[in-house]
Amino acid sequence: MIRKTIQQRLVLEAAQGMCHPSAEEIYQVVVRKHPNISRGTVYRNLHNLTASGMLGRVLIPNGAERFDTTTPPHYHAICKRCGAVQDAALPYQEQVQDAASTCDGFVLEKHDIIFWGICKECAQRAGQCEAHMDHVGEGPAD
Amino acid sequence: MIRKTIQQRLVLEAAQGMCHPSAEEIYQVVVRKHPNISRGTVYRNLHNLTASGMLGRVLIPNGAERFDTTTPPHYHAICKRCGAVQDAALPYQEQVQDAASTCDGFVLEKHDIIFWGICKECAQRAGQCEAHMDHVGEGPAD
DNA sequence: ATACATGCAAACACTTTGCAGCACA
DNA sequence: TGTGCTGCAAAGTGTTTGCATGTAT
Repeated sequence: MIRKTIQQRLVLEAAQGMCHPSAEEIYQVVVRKHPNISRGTVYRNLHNLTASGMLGRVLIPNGAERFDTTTPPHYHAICKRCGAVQDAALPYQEQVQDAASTCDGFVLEKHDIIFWGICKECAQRAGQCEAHMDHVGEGPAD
Repeated sequence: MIRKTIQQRLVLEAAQGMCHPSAEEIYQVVVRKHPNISRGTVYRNLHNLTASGMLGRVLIPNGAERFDTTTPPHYHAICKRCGAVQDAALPYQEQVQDAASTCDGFVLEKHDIIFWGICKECAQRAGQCEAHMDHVGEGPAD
């Protein structure tokens, strides 16, 4: 049975108080209130909390996993330059799942859509000085 | 300028001769023909080949990057149990991109859809003995 | 000739795990 | 009281990088 601990509560509160945080970002917040906590404990609690449905998660291709409050299924946009994650405006597309429910023996249960683009901040920075842009979080080839 | 080398040719041929291989799988094939090649060289060549458009890639959330022959945009299905990757039957959805072309300042350039499910082999294995299934490639929580 | 590629090993980022002791139910 | 959780450190996986040397152009 899943047992309540101070560490678990702090991890949950931290995750819910942030916007798509990574495990490391959650650790940084929690460690301020509970300096002895270890990264291992943060990872274990994040695993337990997502497995029991108390937290959602966003799987980032080629990047650290991020967490999310539990919400109806929705999509995410990722900035190719800085890695920022944001909820996408597009509502959940039932027909996408229906249209591909099976596929050559594969039984498909759910889907994610990931939009790749440039976030507002990076677009502004690019506008100021096109020459100095460097690709921090390297997205897929265009 | 990108320079032709034996290693590059072997990496490209290996990648094209396999189905969504990972860098490690490509290395294992190439090293048989060219025993001194290093993983670093395989990674560098895969990077160059995708950057120059000679190879495609599939970004796997929570898993190793995989490679693909260059093809028109399409989607992928991933087995939650064994990590197998397969092209999805659903054709590219122009309207998904159109519907979400911008989103709160984000400029969206492309999208991926990832379907999660159980592949044919794992489904059969599960049918034979439900009790012994273990989750090899842990997909997202259901 | 020289810029780019290689092989090697070390470093890197992210995550999991073995273990001994601790604490919640 | 006993199972589950913690802190710690080590290990694991996938990938990148610094450097001296080698090679395609």
